[in-house]
Amino acid sequence: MQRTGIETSDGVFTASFTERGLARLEFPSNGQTSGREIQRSTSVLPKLPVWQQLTATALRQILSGKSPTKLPPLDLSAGTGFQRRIWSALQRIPLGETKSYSEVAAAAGRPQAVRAAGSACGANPIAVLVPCHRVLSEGGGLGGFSSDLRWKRILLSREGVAVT
DNA sequence: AAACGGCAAAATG
DNA sequence: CATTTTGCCGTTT
Repeated sequence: MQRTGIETSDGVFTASFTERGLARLEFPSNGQTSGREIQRSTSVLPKLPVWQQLTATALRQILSGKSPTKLPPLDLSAGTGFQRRIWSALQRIPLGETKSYSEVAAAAGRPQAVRAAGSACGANPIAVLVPCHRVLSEGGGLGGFSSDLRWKRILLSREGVAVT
């Protein structure tokens, strides 16, 4: 697992890669805009440079309200069966649109598991690229967020989504 | 086995 | 209406 920092206009995101692809993408932790790259372990991930670049580009595109043209391979093998169902359902939500937790649950084939769907979203390891922020509460009101709710707002507003 | 969520619909006042 | 209760379900302890 290799971790690297990814600089954006909103701070430095932290990405973790496995041999399968991008496994984790975290929001800038301390509002620390000082961007020093973190290098760890000298293991060989030949595609790392490519993936890193793809991630960076995709990330910046979304942050600027554009649909990403290309995504790096995502490694979601860490999640449970259910979680992965949810996460893949999330990826099918186009930029600028939103779904309710119930809809996501249904899309994942567990119409009943509304609440569990919420937890699964919170467990999503790849922020932004896996749009957990496009899931709102039933009424269209902003729901919760395990990371800063602020990010949820920011991302949505960048995508031109209004919340009540 | 029990508690805990990024929820939602029904019941209550 | 604004609140509280009551189901539901996959994780986590």
